[in-house]
Amino acid sequence: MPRHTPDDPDRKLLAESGRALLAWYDRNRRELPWRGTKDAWAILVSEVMLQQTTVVAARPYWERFMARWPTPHDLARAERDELLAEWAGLGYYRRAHLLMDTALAVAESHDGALPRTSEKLRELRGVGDYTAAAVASIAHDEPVAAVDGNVERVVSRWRAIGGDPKKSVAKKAIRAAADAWLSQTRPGDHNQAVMELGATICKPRSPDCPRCPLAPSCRARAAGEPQRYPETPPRAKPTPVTKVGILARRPDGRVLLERRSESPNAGFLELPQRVVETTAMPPTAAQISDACNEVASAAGLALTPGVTLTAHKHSITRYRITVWPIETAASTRRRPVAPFAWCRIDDVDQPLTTASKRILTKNAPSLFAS
DNA sequence: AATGCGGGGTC
DNA sequence: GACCCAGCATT
Repeated sequence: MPRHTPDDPDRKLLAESGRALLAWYDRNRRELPWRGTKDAWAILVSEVMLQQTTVVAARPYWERFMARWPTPHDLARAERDELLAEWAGLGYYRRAHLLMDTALAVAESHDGALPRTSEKLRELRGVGDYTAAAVASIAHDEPVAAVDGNVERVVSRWRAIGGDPKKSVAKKAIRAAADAWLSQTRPGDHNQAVMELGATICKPRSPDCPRCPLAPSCRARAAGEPQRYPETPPRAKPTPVTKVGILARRPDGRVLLERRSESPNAGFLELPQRVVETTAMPPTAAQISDACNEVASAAGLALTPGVTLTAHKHSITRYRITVWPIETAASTRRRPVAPFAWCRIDDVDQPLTTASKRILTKNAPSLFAS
């Protein structure tokens, strides 16, 4: 028993809104390098990069990446460290590892090509529902809705869908609405259009409704408060974390770095640092001394803490991290034990975390002289 | 300076 | 479903 007939008002509304959306997209879409291709690998790489950064930041990384590794096979043949070094500065480095895993899996798979369906793409490491749908719809016109944060916002407003989109009830309702709405003729463009609308017009705090192609049929707008959707529960306050960072330099311009073997920042070089349980800002001399001794013993060096430098703050998801860099004198005769090493930081092949790079740039600019 | 956001993995 | 990942744009 078909519930929809050709002149069902619902169906008509969806079709009209879809046309308005695509017409808007055709006039207003940003020209981006990965929008000129139907190559699934190029699109996958762009999607993975865009998961964690803005278009502006990701763009040069994507250009370099594609020039260097134009197919999954090219990446599969590369050293993991080369990828990490190329990814340095983009953040959320775990995704680089997952992309490497995917390249290796694809290179070893039957035909050595990326799967063509969203269902199969979904099985790759680092590829979830959103990314699988985005790649399949954009590269192969598979009619599957790609629902990211932008789409959640646009759809929940347009249809006035209440509830927390992170929870399954609202999530399902939003997905159902997005699926029903999806253009069957241009699914890839439709998906990109909704995301583009969310990024440029239907923004989280200040939606620009007068310029929105969906305004005539938008229920949240009709209700007068588009910002009320989607419903977002208050977040927990970030946990403060205090660290002591050991800044030890040699006269030859090398600096003591520690290579992380575990998450977070697995495979990356960092200033040796240790968490301190403290309320003192800066930490007390005893706490600094403890952290220093810990690093000294792990590295097999003698370290003597000196001046406490200006704190560096950065935050991630639910931690607010304060690092106190300590100018430290080191015994330079002995070779440090792995994973510690005296490193040149103007050596571009070394993957250095953004936080450590900033601390070093601020406190030891001469190390970047080259 | 404080706030808000983001997709995927894992258990 | 809760928590982790190890930043950045917006306000």
